[in-house]
Amino acid sequence: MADPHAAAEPSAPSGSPPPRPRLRFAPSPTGFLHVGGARTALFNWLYARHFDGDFLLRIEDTDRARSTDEATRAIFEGLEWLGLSWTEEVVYQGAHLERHQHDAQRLVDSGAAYRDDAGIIRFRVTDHDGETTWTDLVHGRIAFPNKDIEDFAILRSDATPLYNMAVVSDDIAMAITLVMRGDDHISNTPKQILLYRALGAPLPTFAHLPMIHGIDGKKLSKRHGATAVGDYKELGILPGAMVNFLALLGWSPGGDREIMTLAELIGLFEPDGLLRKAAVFDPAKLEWMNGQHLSRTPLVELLPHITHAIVAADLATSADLTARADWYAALVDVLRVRSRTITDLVRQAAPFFSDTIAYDPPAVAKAWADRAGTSDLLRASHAALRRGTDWTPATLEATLRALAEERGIAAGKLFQPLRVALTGLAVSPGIFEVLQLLGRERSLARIEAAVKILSDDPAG
RNA sequence: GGCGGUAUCGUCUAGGGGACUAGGACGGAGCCCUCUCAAGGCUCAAACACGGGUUCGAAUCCCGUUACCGCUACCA
Repeated sequence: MADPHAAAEPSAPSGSPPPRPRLRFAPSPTGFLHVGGARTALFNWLYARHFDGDFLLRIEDTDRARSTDEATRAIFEGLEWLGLSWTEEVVYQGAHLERHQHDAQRLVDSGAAYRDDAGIIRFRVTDHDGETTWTDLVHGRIAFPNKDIEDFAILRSDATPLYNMAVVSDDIAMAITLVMRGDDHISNTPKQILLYRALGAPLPTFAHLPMIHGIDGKKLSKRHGATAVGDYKELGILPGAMVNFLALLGWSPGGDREIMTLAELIGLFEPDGLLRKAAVFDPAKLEWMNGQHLSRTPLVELLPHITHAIVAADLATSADLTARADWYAALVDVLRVRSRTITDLVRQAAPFFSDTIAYDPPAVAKAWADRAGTSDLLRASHAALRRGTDWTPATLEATLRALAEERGIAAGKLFQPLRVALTGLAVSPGIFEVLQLLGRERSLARIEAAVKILSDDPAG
Protein backbone atom coordinates (compact mmCIF):
# COMPACT_ATOMS: atom_id res chain seq x y z
CA MET A 1 0.00 0.00 0.00
CA ALA A 2 3.03 2.24 -0.37
CA ASP A 3 2.34 5.41 -2.25
CA PRO A 4 4.41 5.70 -5.41
CA HIS A 5 3.56 9.36 -5.84
CA ALA A 6 4.56 10.57 -2.41
CA ALA A 7 8.16 11.23 -3.29
CA ALA A 8 7.18 13.34 -6.26
CA GLU A 9 4.73 15.45 -4.27
CA PRO A 10 5.30 19.00 -5.52
CA SER A 11 3.98 20.51 -2.31
CA ALA A 12 7.05 19.27 -0.49
CA PRO A 13 9.50 22.16 -0.37
CA SER A 14 13.03 21.04 -0.94
CA GLY A 15 14.85 20.46 2.29
CA SER A 16 12.14 20.62 4.93
CA PRO A 17 10.01 17.49 5.05
CA PRO A 18 6.31 18.28 4.85
CA PRO A 19 4.55 18.11 8.22
CA ARG A 20 2.61 14.94 8.77
CA PRO A 21 -1.02 15.85 8.16
CA ARG A 22 -3.54 15.09 10.87
CA LEU A 23 -7.19 14.79 9.95
CA ARG A 24 -10.25 13.69 11.82
CA PHE A 25 -13.75 12.52 11.20
CA ALA A 26 -16.10 13.97 13.81
CA PRO A 27 -19.62 12.56 13.60
CA SER A 28 -22.26 13.14 16.21
CA PRO A 29 -23.70 9.83 17.39
CA THR A 30 -27.31 10.65 16.77
CA GLY A 31 -28.02 7.98 14.18
CA PHE A 32 -26.41 5.40 11.96
CA LEU A 33 -23.43 6.15 9.78
CA HIS A 34 -24.97 7.98 6.88
CA VAL A 35 -23.56 7.67 3.36
CA GLY A 36 -22.75 11.38 3.47
CA GLY A 37 -20.80 10.94 6.68
CA ALA A 38 -19.14 7.85 5.28
CA ARG A 39 -18.02 9.80 2.24
CA THR A 40 -16.58 12.54 4.46
CA ALA A 41 -14.79 9.91 6.53
CA LEU A 42 -13.50 8.27 3.36
CA PHE A 43 -12.02 11.47 1.96
CA ASN A 44 -10.36 12.30 5.25
CA TRP A 45 -8.99 8.79 5.42
CA LEU A 46 -7.85 8.79 1.80
CA TYR A 47 -6.07 12.08 2.25
CA ALA A 48 -4.32 10.85 5.37
CA ARG A 49 -3.25 7.64 3.68
CA HIS A 50 -2.10 9.33 0.50
CA PHE A 51 -0.01 11.91 2.31
CA ASP A 52 1.14 9.57 5.04
CA GLY A 53 -0.76 11.33 7.78
CA ASP A 54 -3.05 10.40 10.63
CA PHE A 55 -6.77 9.87 10.54
CA LEU A 56 -8.44 10.29 13.92
CA LEU A 57 -11.96 9.71 15.08
CA ARG A 58 -13.84 12.02 17.40
CA ILE A 59 -17.36 11.34 18.60
CA GLU A 60 -19.18 14.61 19.13
CA ASP A 61 -21.53 13.54 21.84
CA THR A 62 -22.07 16.86 23.54
CA ASP A 63 -25.71 16.87 22.58
CA ARG A 64 -26.43 14.36 25.31
CA ALA A 65 -30.12 14.36 24.56
CA ARG A 66 -29.71 13.01 21.06
CA SER A 67 -26.55 10.95 21.39
CA THR A 68 -26.76 7.23 21.93
CA ASP A 69 -24.25 4.47 22.52
CA GLU A 70 -25.98 2.44 19.87
CA ALA A 71 -25.29 5.14 17.30
CA THR A 72 -21.66 5.32 18.39
CA ARG A 73 -21.36 1.57 17.87
CA ALA A 74 -23.00 1.84 14.47
CA ILE A 75 -20.43 4.43 13.46
CA PHE A 76 -17.57 2.18 14.50
CA GLU A 77 -19.08 -0.76 12.68
CA GLY A 78 -19.72 1.25 9.56
CA LEU A 79 -16.18 2.56 9.41
CA GLU A 80 -14.74 -0.86 10.11
CA TRP A 81 -16.88 -2.44 7.41
CA LEU A 82 -15.65 0.12 4.91
CA GLY A 83 -12.09 -0.54 5.99
CA LEU A 84 -11.47 3.00 7.25
CA SER A 85 -9.29 2.45 10.26
CA TRP A 86 -8.34 5.28 12.55
CA THR A 87 -5.22 5.84 14.53
CA GLU A 88 -4.96 6.75 18.20
CA GLU A 89 -7.77 6.48 20.68
CA VAL A 90 -11.24 7.65 19.86
CA VAL A 91 -11.84 11.08 21.34
CA TYR A 92 -15.19 11.63 23.02
CA GLN A 93 -15.99 15.29 22.96
CA GLY A 94 -18.14 15.04 26.06
CA ALA A 95 -15.13 13.98 28.08
CA HIS A 96 -13.43 17.31 27.54
CA LEU A 97 -15.97 19.64 29.02
CA GLU A 98 -13.41 21.15 31.35
CA ARG A 99 -11.02 22.07 28.57
CA HIS A 100 -13.84 23.63 26.60
CA GLN A 101 -14.80 25.71 29.60
CA HIS A 102 -11.22 26.58 30.29
CA ASP A 103 -10.68 27.76 26.71
CA ALA A 104 -13.86 29.81 26.91
CA GLN A 105 -12.68 31.32 30.14
CA ARG A 106 -9.36 32.27 28.54
CA LEU A 107 -11.36 34.12 25.96
CA VAL A 108 -13.32 35.95 28.65
CA ASP A 109 -10.10 36.75 30.51
CA SER A 110 -8.50 38.22 27.44
CA GLY A 111 -11.58 40.23 26.64
CA ALA A 112 -12.29 38.29 23.46
CA ALA A 113 -15.55 37.03 24.95
CA TYR A 114 -18.10 38.27 27.44
CA ARG A 115 -21.12 37.16 29.40
CA ASP A 116 -24.33 38.60 28.04
CA ASP A 117 -27.55 39.52 29.85
CA ALA A 118 -28.90 36.01 29.55
CA GLY A 119 -25.82 34.49 31.11
CA ILE A 120 -24.40 33.18 27.88
CA ILE A 121 -20.74 33.59 27.07
CA ARG A 122 -20.41 35.15 23.65
CA PHE A 123 -17.44 35.72 21.44
CA ARG A 124 -16.95 39.38 20.68
CA VAL A 125 -16.54 40.06 16.99
CA THR A 126 -14.41 43.13 16.45
CA ASP A 127 -12.93 44.81 13.38
CA HIS A 128 -16.31 45.30 11.78
CA ASP A 129 -14.77 46.87 8.70
CA GLY A 130 -12.58 43.90 8.01
CA GLU A 131 -13.31 40.44 6.77
CA THR A 132 -12.40 36.93 7.74
CA THR A 133 -11.03 34.83 4.92
CA TRP A 134 -9.35 31.56 4.25
CA THR A 135 -8.18 29.60 1.27
CA ASP A 136 -10.39 26.57 1.15
CA LEU A 137 -8.78 23.48 -0.30
CA VAL A 138 -11.76 22.87 -2.55
CA HIS A 139 -13.29 26.31 -3.03
CA GLY A 140 -10.29 28.56 -3.06
CA ARG A 141 -10.62 31.90 -1.30
CA ILE A 142 -13.79 32.46 0.71
CA ALA A 143 -14.44 35.73 2.51
CA PHE A 144 -17.01 36.81 5.09
CA PRO A 145 -17.37 40.49 6.01
CA ASN A 146 -17.00 40.70 9.79
CA LYS A 147 -20.03 42.93 10.02
CA ASP A 148 -22.11 39.92 9.04
CA ILE A 149 -20.78 37.76 11.84
CA GLU A 150 -22.69 38.31 15.05
CA ASP A 151 -21.30 37.84 18.50
CA PHE A 152 -21.93 34.13 18.73
CA ALA A 153 -22.51 31.98 21.79
CA ILE A 154 -19.66 29.73 22.92
CA LEU A 155 -20.90 28.68 26.35
CA ARG A 156 -24.50 28.20 27.48
CA SER A 157 -25.77 29.67 30.71
CA ASP A 158 -25.23 26.24 32.26
CA ALA A 159 -21.58 26.48 31.18
CA THR A 160 -21.76 23.72 28.57
CA PRO A 161 -19.98 24.55 25.31
CA LEU A 162 -21.61 25.17 21.97
CA TYR A 163 -20.54 23.50 18.77
CA ASN A 164 -18.06 26.04 17.47
CA MET A 165 -16.29 26.31 20.83
CA ALA A 166 -16.07 22.56 21.36
CA VAL A 167 -14.88 21.86 17.83
CA VAL A 168 -12.15 24.46 17.87
CA SER A 169 -10.97 23.52 21.34
CA ASP A 170 -10.83 19.86 20.32
CA ASP A 171 -9.19 20.41 16.97
CA ILE A 172 -6.49 22.49 18.61
CA ALA A 173 -5.98 19.87 21.32
CA MET A 174 -5.81 17.11 18.73
CA ALA A 175 -3.39 19.14 16.61
CA ILE A 176 -5.56 18.76 13.53
CA THR A 177 -3.89 20.31 10.48
CA LEU A 178 -6.64 19.80 7.92
CA VAL A 179 -10.33 20.12 8.70
CA MET A 180 -12.23 18.38 5.93
CA ARG A 181 -16.00 18.36 6.37
CA GLY A 182 -19.32 18.99 4.65
CA ASP A 183 -19.85 22.36 3.04
CA ASP A 184 -22.79 22.98 5.36
CA HIS A 185 -20.05 24.13 7.71
CA ILE A 186 -18.77 26.91 5.50
CA SER A 187 -20.72 29.50 7.45
CA ASN A 188 -19.27 28.22 10.72
CA THR A 189 -15.73 28.54 9.49
CA PRO A 190 -15.23 32.29 9.93
CA LYS A 191 -16.43 31.98 13.51
CA GLN A 192 -14.04 29.15 14.14
CA ILE A 193 -11.18 31.05 12.56
CA LEU A 194 -11.86 33.93 14.94
CA LEU A 195 -11.75 31.48 17.82
CA TYR A 196 -8.41 30.00 16.71
CA ARG A 197 -6.90 33.46 16.50
CA ALA A 198 -8.23 34.59 19.85
CA LEU A 199 -6.90 31.39 21.38
CA GLY A 200 -3.53 32.01 19.78
CA ALA A 201 -3.57 28.72 17.92
CA PRO A 202 -2.29 28.11 14.39
CA LEU A 203 -5.02 27.76 11.79
CA PRO A 204 -5.61 24.42 10.16
CA THR A 205 -6.34 24.20 6.45
CA PHE A 206 -10.03 23.87 5.65
CA ALA A 207 -11.62 21.78 2.94
CA HIS A 208 -15.38 21.85 2.44
CA LEU A 209 -16.88 18.92 0.65
CA PRO A 210 -20.12 19.11 -1.35
CA MET A 211 -23.25 17.44 -0.04
CA ILE A 212 -24.75 14.22 -1.30
CA HIS A 213 -28.36 14.42 -2.41
CA GLY A 214 -31.10 11.89 -3.04
CA ILE A 215 -32.18 10.90 -6.52
CA ASP A 216 -34.74 13.74 -6.52
CA GLY A 217 -31.99 16.27 -5.96
CA LYS A 218 -33.02 16.94 -2.39
CA LYS A 219 -31.09 16.31 0.75
CA LEU A 220 -30.65 12.59 1.30
CA SER A 221 -33.17 11.25 3.81
CA LYS A 222 -34.96 8.05 4.74
CA ARG A 223 -37.46 8.81 2.01
CA HIS A 224 -34.77 7.83 -0.44
CA GLY A 225 -34.61 4.31 0.93
CA ALA A 226 -31.28 3.08 2.18
CA THR A 227 -29.12 5.90 3.47
CA ALA A 228 -27.03 4.19 6.13
CA VAL A 229 -23.94 2.30 5.10
CA GLY A 230 -25.20 -0.60 7.17
CA ASP A 231 -28.23 -0.81 4.87
CA TYR A 232 -25.96 -1.45 1.93
CA LYS A 233 -24.13 -4.15 3.76
CA GLU A 234 -27.48 -5.84 4.29
CA LEU A 235 -28.37 -5.37 0.65
CA GLY A 236 -25.33 -7.36 -0.39
CA ILE A 237 -22.99 -4.57 -1.40
CA LEU A 238 -19.26 -5.20 -1.10
CA PRO A 239 -17.41 -2.66 1.05
CA GLY A 240 -14.90 -2.19 -1.76
CA ALA A 241 -17.68 -1.26 -4.15
CA MET A 242 -19.27 1.08 -1.65
CA VAL A 243 -15.98 2.86 -1.12
CA ASN A 244 -15.32 3.04 -4.85
CA PHE A 245 -18.76 4.48 -5.48
CA LEU A 246 -18.59 6.98 -2.65
CA ALA A 247 -15.15 8.12 -3.75
CA LEU A 248 -16.54 9.15 -7.10
CA LEU A 249 -19.19 11.32 -5.50
CA GLY A 250 -17.48 14.66 -5.18
CA TRP A 251 -14.07 13.58 -6.35
CA SER A 252 -12.59 12.45 -9.62
CA PRO A 253 -9.15 11.13 -10.47
CA GLY A 254 -9.53 12.81 -13.85
CA GLY A 255 -9.95 10.93 -17.09
CA ASP A 256 -12.11 7.84 -17.31
CA ARG A 257 -11.06 5.85 -14.26
CA GLU A 258 -14.09 4.25 -12.62
CA ILE A 259 -13.46 0.88 -11.05
CA MET A 260 -10.74 1.17 -8.44
CA THR A 261 -9.61 -0.74 -5.40
CA LEU A 262 -9.00 0.92 -2.07
CA ALA A 263 -5.26 0.75 -2.66
CA GLU A 264 -5.62 2.43 -6.04
CA LEU A 265 -7.84 5.08 -4.50
CA ILE A 266 -5.16 5.89 -1.96
CA GLY A 267 -2.58 6.30 -4.67
CA LEU A 268 -4.81 8.47 -6.82
CA PHE A 269 -6.43 10.66 -4.19
CA GLU A 270 -5.42 14.29 -4.54
CA PRO A 271 -7.31 17.35 -3.29
CA ASP A 272 -7.12 18.75 -6.82
CA GLY A 273 -9.73 16.23 -7.84
CA LEU A 274 -12.23 17.42 -5.22
CA LEU A 275 -15.41 18.78 -6.76
CA ARG A 276 -17.57 21.65 -5.59
CA LYS A 277 -20.99 20.54 -6.74
CA ALA A 278 -23.41 18.44 -4.71
CA ALA A 279 -23.78 14.94 -6.13
CA VAL A 280 -26.85 12.74 -6.38
CA PHE A 281 -26.60 9.29 -4.88
CA ASP A 282 -27.73 6.86 -7.58
CA PRO A 283 -28.34 3.35 -6.18
CA ALA A 284 -28.54 1.90 -9.69
CA LYS A 285 -24.99 2.87 -10.46
CA LEU A 286 -23.86 1.54 -7.09
CA GLU A 287 -25.35 -1.83 -8.01
CA TRP A 288 -23.62 -1.85 -11.35
CA MET A 289 -20.37 -1.00 -9.66
CA ASN A 290 -20.91 -3.74 -7.12
CA GLY A 291 -21.38 -6.18 -9.98
CA GLN A 292 -18.06 -5.05 -11.40
CA HIS A 293 -16.36 -5.61 -8.07
CA LEU A 294 -17.99 -9.01 -7.69
CA SER A 295 -16.50 -10.00 -11.03
CA ARG A 296 -13.08 -8.48 -10.57
CA THR A 297 -12.20 -8.99 -6.94
CA PRO A 298 -9.76 -11.88 -6.52
CA LEU A 299 -11.75 -14.94 -5.49
CA VAL A 300 -9.83 -15.48 -2.27
CA GLU A 301 -10.68 -11.96 -1.23
CA LEU A 302 -14.30 -12.27 -2.28
CA LEU A 303 -15.10 -15.67 -0.79
CA PRO A 304 -15.30 -14.61 2.87
CA HIS A 305 -18.05 -12.13 2.06
CA ILE A 306 -20.02 -14.71 0.09
CA THR A 307 -19.51 -17.40 2.70
CA HIS A 308 -20.89 -15.14 5.37
CA ALA A 309 -24.04 -14.60 3.34
CA ILE A 310 -24.47 -18.24 2.40
CA VAL A 311 -24.18 -19.31 5.99
CA ALA A 312 -26.57 -16.58 7.04
CA ALA A 313 -29.03 -17.80 4.40
CA ASP A 314 -28.74 -21.26 5.94
CA LEU A 315 -27.65 -22.84 2.68
CA ALA A 316 -24.57 -24.43 4.20
CA THR A 317 -22.28 -24.25 7.17
CA SER A 318 -18.88 -22.76 6.87
CA ALA A 319 -17.47 -26.22 7.59
CA ASP A 320 -19.37 -27.61 4.59
CA LEU A 321 -17.84 -24.99 2.39
CA THR A 322 -14.34 -25.54 3.66
CA ALA A 323 -14.71 -29.25 3.05
CA ARG A 324 -15.59 -28.59 -0.57
CA ALA A 325 -13.40 -25.56 -1.11
CA ASP A 326 -12.60 -26.18 -4.77
CA TRP A 327 -16.19 -26.92 -5.69
CA TYR A 328 -17.37 -23.90 -3.76
CA ALA A 329 -14.86 -21.59 -5.41
CA ALA A 330 -15.89 -22.88 -8.83
CA LEU A 331 -19.55 -22.28 -8.01
CA VAL A 332 -18.99 -18.72 -6.88
CA ASP A 333 -16.84 -18.12 -9.89
CA VAL A 334 -19.61 -18.94 -12.37
CA LEU A 335 -22.23 -17.13 -10.35
CA ARG A 336 -20.43 -13.88 -9.65
CA VAL A 337 -20.32 -12.60 -13.18
CA ARG A 338 -24.10 -12.73 -13.35
CA SER A 339 -24.77 -11.15 -9.97
CA ARG A 340 -25.00 -7.54 -8.96
CA THR A 341 -25.20 -8.07 -5.25
CA ILE A 342 -24.17 -10.77 -2.82
CA THR A 343 -27.84 -11.33 -2.09
CA ASP A 344 -28.39 -11.87 -5.76
CA LEU A 345 -25.57 -14.38 -5.92
CA VAL A 346 -26.81 -16.31 -2.90
CA ARG A 347 -30.26 -16.55 -4.42
CA GLN A 348 -28.79 -18.09 -7.56
CA ALA A 349 -26.66 -20.43 -5.50
CA ALA A 350 -29.62 -22.00 -3.70
CA PRO A 351 -30.28 -24.84 -6.17
CA PHE A 352 -26.72 -26.02 -5.73
CA PHE A 353 -27.10 -26.59 -2.01
CA SER A 354 -30.53 -27.94 -1.27
CA ASP A 355 -31.68 -31.50 -1.85
CA THR A 356 -34.95 -30.36 -3.24
CA ILE A 357 -35.64 -27.38 -5.41
CA ALA A 358 -38.52 -25.04 -5.92
CA TYR A 359 -39.88 -24.97 -9.45
CA ASP A 360 -40.50 -21.47 -10.70
CA PRO A 361 -44.05 -21.53 -12.18
CA PRO A 362 -43.34 -19.29 -15.19
CA ALA A 363 -40.21 -21.27 -15.98
CA VAL A 364 -42.15 -24.54 -15.83
CA ALA A 365 -45.02 -23.15 -17.88
CA LYS A 366 -42.70 -22.08 -20.62
CA ALA A 367 -39.98 -24.74 -20.78
CA TRP A 368 -42.24 -27.67 -19.94
CA ALA A 369 -45.26 -26.61 -21.97
CA ASP A 370 -45.34 -29.95 -23.79
CA ARG A 371 -45.28 -32.18 -20.75
CA ALA A 372 -45.30 -35.50 -22.53
CA GLY A 373 -42.63 -34.44 -24.97
CA THR A 374 -40.53 -32.97 -22.22
CA SER A 375 -40.85 -36.06 -20.13
CA ASP A 376 -39.65 -38.12 -23.03
CA LEU A 377 -36.78 -35.78 -23.72
CA LEU A 378 -35.69 -35.75 -20.10
CA ARG A 379 -35.84 -39.53 -19.98
CA ALA A 380 -33.58 -39.69 -23.00
CA SER A 381 -31.23 -37.13 -21.46
CA HIS A 382 -31.07 -39.10 -18.28
CA ALA A 383 -30.20 -42.25 -20.15
CA ALA A 384 -27.56 -40.57 -22.28
CA LEU A 385 -26.01 -38.80 -19.35
CA ARG A 386 -25.96 -41.91 -17.21
CA ARG A 387 -24.13 -43.79 -19.93
CA GLY A 388 -21.41 -41.18 -20.07
CA THR A 389 -17.98 -42.13 -18.86
CA ASP A 390 -16.92 -38.95 -17.22
CA TRP A 391 -18.71 -35.89 -15.94
CA THR A 392 -16.76 -33.04 -17.44
CA PRO A 393 -18.27 -30.09 -19.30
CA ALA A 394 -16.72 -31.18 -22.58
CA THR A 395 -18.11 -34.70 -22.43
CA LEU A 396 -21.43 -33.50 -21.13
CA GLU A 397 -21.71 -31.07 -24.00
CA ALA A 398 -20.81 -33.70 -26.58
CA THR A 399 -23.39 -36.09 -25.14
CA LEU A 400 -26.21 -33.58 -25.02
CA ARG A 401 -25.54 -32.04 -28.40
CA ALA A 402 -25.45 -35.50 -29.94
CA LEU A 403 -28.81 -36.23 -28.36
CA ALA A 404 -30.31 -33.03 -29.70
CA GLU A 405 -29.05 -33.81 -33.15
CA GLU A 406 -30.36 -37.35 -32.97
CA ARG A 407 -33.74 -35.95 -32.02
CA GLY A 408 -33.52 -33.38 -34.75
CA ILE A 409 -34.07 -30.44 -32.43
CA ALA A 410 -32.11 -27.31 -31.70
CA ALA A 411 -29.83 -27.69 -28.72
CA GLY A 412 -31.66 -24.97 -26.87
CA LYS A 413 -34.87 -26.98 -27.05
CA LEU A 414 -33.14 -29.58 -25.00
CA PHE A 415 -31.14 -27.36 -22.69
CA GLN A 416 -33.95 -25.19 -21.46
CA PRO A 417 -36.25 -28.01 -20.19
CA LEU A 418 -33.17 -29.55 -18.67
CA ARG A 419 -32.28 -26.30 -16.97
CA VAL A 420 -35.67 -26.17 -15.32
CA ALA A 421 -35.34 -29.80 -14.25
CA LEU A 422 -31.93 -29.13 -12.71
CA THR A 423 -32.48 -25.78 -11.09
CA GLY A 424 -36.18 -25.10 -11.18
CA LEU A 425 -35.34 -21.81 -12.84
CA ALA A 426 -35.36 -20.35 -16.31
CA VAL A 427 -32.04 -18.70 -15.62
CA SER A 428 -28.78 -20.27 -14.60
CA PRO A 429 -25.13 -20.55 -15.56
CA GLY A 430 -24.33 -22.56 -18.68
CA ILE A 431 -26.05 -25.93 -18.59
CA PHE A 432 -22.80 -27.93 -18.65
CA GLU A 433 -21.43 -25.95 -15.75
CA VAL A 434 -24.67 -26.53 -13.88
CA LEU A 435 -24.40 -30.27 -14.51
CA GLN A 436 -20.84 -30.35 -13.34
CA LEU A 437 -21.42 -28.22 -10.27
CA LEU A 438 -24.45 -30.24 -9.30
CA GLY A 439 -22.51 -33.45 -9.72
CA ARG A 440 -23.52 -36.71 -11.38
CA GLU A 441 -25.72 -38.11 -8.62
CA ARG A 442 -27.67 -35.00 -7.89
CA SER A 443 -28.11 -34.13 -11.55
CA LEU A 444 -29.47 -37.55 -12.46
CA ALA A 445 -31.73 -37.50 -9.41
CA ARG A 446 -33.15 -34.12 -10.36
CA ILE A 447 -33.88 -35.24 -13.89
CA GLU A 448 -35.64 -38.31 -12.53
CA ALA A 449 -37.64 -36.17 -10.17
CA ALA A 450 -38.69 -33.96 -13.04
CA VAL A 451 -39.72 -36.94 -15.13
CA LYS A 452 -41.80 -38.18 -12.22
CA ILE A 453 -43.52 -34.84 -11.83
CA LEU A 454 -44.29 -34.72 -15.51
CA SER A 455 -45.69 -38.22 -15.72
CA ASP A 456 -47.64 -38.00 -12.46
CA ASP A 457 -49.48 -35.02 -13.79
CA PRO A 458 -49.25 -35.05 -17.59
CA ALA A 459 -51.77 -32.26 -17.88
CA GLY A 460 -49.82 -29.90 -15.64
C1' G B 1 -34.65 38.97 4.11
C1' G B 2 -29.09 38.97 4.97
C1' C B 3 -24.63 36.32 4.16
C1' G B 4 -22.13 32.28 1.85
C1' G B 5 -21.82 28.32 -1.73
C1' U B 6 -23.04 25.88 -6.46
C1' A B 7 -24.44 25.57 -11.82
C1' U B 8 -21.68 20.23 -18.50
C1' C B 9 -26.43 14.57 -21.02
C1' G B 10 -32.04 12.08 -16.36
C1' U B 11 -27.53 10.67 -12.93
C1' C B 12 -21.87 10.37 -11.78
C1' U B 13 -18.28 12.98 -14.39
C1' A B 14 -13.85 14.47 -18.28
C1' G B 15 -12.75 19.35 -19.66
C1' G B 16 -8.74 24.04 -16.58
C1' G B 17 -9.01 29.83 -23.95
C1' G B 18 -8.11 27.01 -29.75
C1' A B 19 -7.07 19.49 -29.70
C1' C B 20 -15.11 20.16 -28.78
C1' U B 21 -18.79 17.77 -34.46
C1' A B 22 -18.24 18.61 -25.89
C1' G B 23 -15.42 12.54 -24.21
C1' G B 24 -16.39 8.32 -20.68
C1' A B 25 -19.68 5.72 -17.23
C1' C B 26 -24.74 4.42 -15.06
C1' G B 27 -29.61 4.17 -16.73
C1' G B 28 -32.65 3.86 -21.62
C1' A B 29 -33.22 1.98 -26.94
C1' G B 30 -31.23 -1.39 -30.67
C1' C B 31 -27.75 -4.95 -32.75
C1' C B 32 -23.94 -8.83 -32.13
C1' C B 33 -22.30 -13.05 -29.28
C1' U B 34 -25.32 -17.15 -27.40
C1' C B 35 -28.34 -23.19 -24.39
C1' U B 36 -31.15 -19.16 -20.63
C1' C B 37 -29.41 -15.05 -17.73
C1' A B 38 -25.48 -12.16 -17.00
C1' A B 39 -20.82 -10.48 -18.64
C1' G B 40 -18.59 -8.61 -23.10
C1' G B 41 -18.52 -5.97 -28.05
C1' C B 42 -20.91 -2.33 -31.33
C1' U B 43 -24.60 1.59 -32.43
C1' C B 44 -28.31 5.35 -31.16
C1' A B 45 -30.97 9.21 -28.19
C1' A B 46 -29.22 12.62 -24.36
C1' A B 47 -25.75 18.35 -21.68
C1' C B 48 -22.13 23.32 -21.47
C1' A B 49 -28.88 27.38 -16.88
C1' C B 50 -29.65 32.52 -19.11
C1' G B 51 -27.67 37.42 -20.45
C1' G B 52 -23.71 40.56 -20.95
C1' G B 53 -18.59 41.30 -21.32
C1' U B 54 -12.85 40.15 -21.97
C1' U B 55 -10.43 37.89 -26.32
C1' C B 56 -8.73 36.86 -33.03
C1' G B 57 -11.17 32.77 -30.31
C1' A B 58 -14.88 30.79 -24.44
C1' A B 59 -17.87 24.92 -21.64
C1' U B 60 -13.27 27.01 -19.83
C1' C B 61 -11.84 34.05 -17.47
C1' C B 62 -15.04 38.45 -15.40
C1' C B 63 -19.92 40.63 -14.15
C1' G B 64 -25.13 40.23 -13.68
C1' U B 65 -29.77 37.32 -13.65
C1' U B 66 -32.17 32.93 -12.42
C1' A B 67 -32.46 28.36 -9.89
C1' C B 68 -30.93 25.22 -6.10
C1' C B 69 -28.38 24.33 -1.42
C1' G B 70 -26.34 25.88 3.36
C1' C B 71 -25.92 29.18 7.55
C1' U B 72 -28.48 32.98 9.98
C1' A B 73 -30.07 28.54 17.77
C1' C B 74 -28.38 28.67 25.00
C1' C B 75 -28.42 21.97 17.63
C1' A B 76 -24.26 19.51 15.86
